[in-house]
Amino acid sequence: MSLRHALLGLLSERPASGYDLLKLFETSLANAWPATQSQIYTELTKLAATGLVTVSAEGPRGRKEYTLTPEGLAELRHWLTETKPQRNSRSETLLRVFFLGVLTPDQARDYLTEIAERADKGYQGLRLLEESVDWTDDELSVYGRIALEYGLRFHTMHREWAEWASDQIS
Amino acid sequence: MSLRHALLGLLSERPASGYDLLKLFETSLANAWPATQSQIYTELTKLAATGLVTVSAEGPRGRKEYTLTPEGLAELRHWLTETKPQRNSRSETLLRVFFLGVLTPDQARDYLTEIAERADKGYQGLRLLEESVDWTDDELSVYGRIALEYGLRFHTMHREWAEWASDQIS
DNA sequence: AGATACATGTAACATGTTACATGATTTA
DNA sequence: TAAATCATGTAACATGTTACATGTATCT
Repeated sequence: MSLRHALLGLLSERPASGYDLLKLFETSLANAWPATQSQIYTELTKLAATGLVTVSAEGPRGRKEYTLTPEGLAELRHWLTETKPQRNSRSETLLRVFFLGVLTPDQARDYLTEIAERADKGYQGLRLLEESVDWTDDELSVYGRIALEYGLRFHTMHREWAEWASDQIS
Repeated sequence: MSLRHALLGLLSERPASGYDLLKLFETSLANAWPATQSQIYTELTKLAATGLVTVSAEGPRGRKEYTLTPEGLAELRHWLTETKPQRNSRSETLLRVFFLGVLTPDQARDYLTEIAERADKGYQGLRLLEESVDWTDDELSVYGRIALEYGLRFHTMHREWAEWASDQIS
């Protein structure tokens, strides 16, 4: 139930509407746990029904602002400390590598070269994001910065690996 | 539809039963695209119904051996060359990092230390796998070796990042 | 003879994606 | 006033997980 906890986590920072949370998913969480508009609104309704969040205000255009309850915060802490990430991460990019033998060496190299290029673009994108953020010294910045560093290292590793792999194909 | 193509890919190497494929998922594809027994049998039935594979032999205990058809191979090649991996990979491990601010610094450090330890175990596991495989010079070994190298680099990056991150928490 | 491995299939449920449906407010 | 953005909700479908259900062959 990661989506549920992603929402609780975002709401632990400040109250927000479904629409606000959707934007937060698109920006900060997109690379860790993408979610659709449909999923977010549905899950918020369930969270409110179970008392982990409450509708703390209503605004124009039917806007509903959700606030984390003490029970919601407890659940978030419980998830972080008492449970372990279990899902193996899936990578369609890596899956394809297993089967490159059915292509010609040129086609396989093209595939790997494109991975390297996409990794480089991803890296540059995160660099721009890094520059645009005001990295103050608060808690949020510390962990946001750590997550960003993960992305930078991930893309670097990807690029270097794809370049190396491309060279392996003779 | 990655599961479908993962099955076609494995069958491009040699004919296999659902049970054989299940074992192949557990060993070679586990880290790229995990699949359950239930999923595999269901998808094989669908693949046979659409003619991308055929039941080429039946053995003891109701064993059905599936073989890739020319149409299946064409579909596999089409997937590899004409479509792009789209799904963003999800990482519950990374997702949690965003919310470590709700824990005490000690708890956050523990979380990151455990990631480093798990990454190291994963690395060691792949090293053992590497040693146990007979790396001949055929195509399959080349791409299997490239996928394995991905895993080794991935775990190394994970460990180094988690160690670095742990040090960031003062 | 009993345990383990081989072997398949389905049902119920959880999660995730795409498309549809509607409307209010702000900005150019 | 037209376009863009804000704002929510649901239905249909695809994918993935867990549990149940059954039986055969091999190995110790």
